[in-house]
Amino acid sequence: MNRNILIGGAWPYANSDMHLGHIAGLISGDILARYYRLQGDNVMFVSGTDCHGTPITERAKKEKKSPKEIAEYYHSRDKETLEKFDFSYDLYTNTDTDFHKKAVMDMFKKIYDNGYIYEKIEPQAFCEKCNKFLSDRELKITCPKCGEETKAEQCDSCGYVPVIEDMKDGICLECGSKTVLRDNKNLYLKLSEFQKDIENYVQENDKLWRVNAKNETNKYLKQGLVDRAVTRDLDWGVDIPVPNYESKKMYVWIEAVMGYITATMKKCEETGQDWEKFWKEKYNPIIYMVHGKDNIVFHSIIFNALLLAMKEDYHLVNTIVSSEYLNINDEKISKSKGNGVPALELVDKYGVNSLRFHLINNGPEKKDSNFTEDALIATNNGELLNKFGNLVNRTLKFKELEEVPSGKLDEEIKEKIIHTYKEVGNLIETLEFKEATNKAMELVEIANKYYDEQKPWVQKKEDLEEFNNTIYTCSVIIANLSNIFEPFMPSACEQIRKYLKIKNKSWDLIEVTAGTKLENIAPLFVRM
RNA sequence: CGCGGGGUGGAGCAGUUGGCAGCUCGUUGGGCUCAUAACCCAAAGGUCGGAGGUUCGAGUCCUCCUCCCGCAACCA
Repeated sequence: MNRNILIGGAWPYANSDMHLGHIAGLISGDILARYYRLQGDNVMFVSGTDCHGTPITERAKKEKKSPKEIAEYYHSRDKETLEKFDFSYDLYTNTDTDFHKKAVMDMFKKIYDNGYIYEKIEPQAFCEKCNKFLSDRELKITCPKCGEETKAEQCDSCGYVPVIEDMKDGICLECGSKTVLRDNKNLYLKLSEFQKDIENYVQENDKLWRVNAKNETNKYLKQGLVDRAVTRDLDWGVDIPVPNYESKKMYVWIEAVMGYITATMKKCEETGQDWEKFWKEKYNPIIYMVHGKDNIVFHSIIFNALLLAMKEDYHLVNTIVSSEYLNINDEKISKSKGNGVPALELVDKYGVNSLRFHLINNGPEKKDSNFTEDALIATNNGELLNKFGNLVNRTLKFKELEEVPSGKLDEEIKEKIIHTYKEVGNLIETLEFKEATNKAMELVEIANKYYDEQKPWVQKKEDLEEFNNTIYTCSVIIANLSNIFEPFMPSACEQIRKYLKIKNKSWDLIEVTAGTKLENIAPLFVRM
């Protein structure tokens, strides 16, 4: 097929290393990208590092570095991590590039010119000693409801969300001095204008969305969309292309989600493609957004509102692929507990194929899931090595076998292979990745069973033709496994292609050339 | 009445629109020897947390009860 498919993986935030939870959620995007490429579709799979925002400036201050240094360090770490996990991004960029900043400013300007961004002056907490306006997370207040001290975002003890009057007698978290209320101006995005449009959009598109995406989005729609401030009093970020806003920067979430578009533009500029193919209604693209559950409203509501606000025939996001959370040893991933081990270290230790397969097969697809080393080892040794790796090994390294024999492909097996393509494909398209890996593994089991029933070790002595048919049929199964598992374990599949000297991958039945020399066959998986 | 997620054979999980309760591992018995002691076959094992309701029929829908987990910050 020849569809234009845009897949956006959430942008990792540049203030810490990526951990397994990030990978477990984002890997859905890579499965889709690889699958649609095998289908022959025109895929654009983009992401990048989100470099701006307060957490990064805070971290920079603590480490006595510039925000840019922090952002660059984590960008290179994240990039390396994603590469080691075999993520096949067409472009992995970051939000601190001139290209991104300029393109985003243009888009912001368009929305402003279209009248969807307006100025609002209202009192905000100001620290006279630091000489700056404080965001809710930089301010400490006494909760008017329960009397406890808390950050101004939300009361730690009673959950009350403070309003502006409650900020009157706040304390600056940075210097500890009392704050005052002072008038501040900010630009707001008229989200409320898009209530109806977004409601209609959700109704038309949410068939395949995970339950969490539907619920979370509907919760906000039910409350009624509220206009959002899109400027911040920071000196690290993207400039505001509106006069008298020189001292402020763009709210990071607005600018970061636009990154999906700017990254597409950038990649297409490099390759001479038309970026609008992936984003404009008239080209009828299919757009996927892949991220964790805390990111849902930014993609289902805010991003779509921005697309609408540009009034330039943008196609809205078709499918929100939102994962739940991954726990490690029954505990939430957290730095203080020390289980947020960088994914980079784990992939070096366990290998990319087993980790990928295990995360897909046991990941937080529909509800929080739990990662343990024991379970990973069980997957590696039981599923992958004993069944899959052993099938390859027992076939291609059959005693004294030197080349793929000339034989006939078993008709029943042929049907089963074709059937597996169809079923696994359907499951991937309906975002049932866990089930898709199970279905794919069924073909491995069918192969092992066929092998045992044929008894090639007996056939070799009694009926050489039958023996050849058996080994040939198994070789064909293995060749097709290298296509079917490509979205899940691309490296292992590449290795199979090397063994059988297969040049092209596709989502179709392939055969093997008889006479192909079988050399340097090594086990696909190592026992843990 | 704070919000949310869960309780399914020994363990870990699937069960999408209600229609004989499945998968992986483990256990028991058998087969095979090509292969990384891997593979194949068979068996045992569940009143699906509890009670009530809707229905010809409920793990699956409704009500109530009970137990477990998360909800300051780092953090998807």
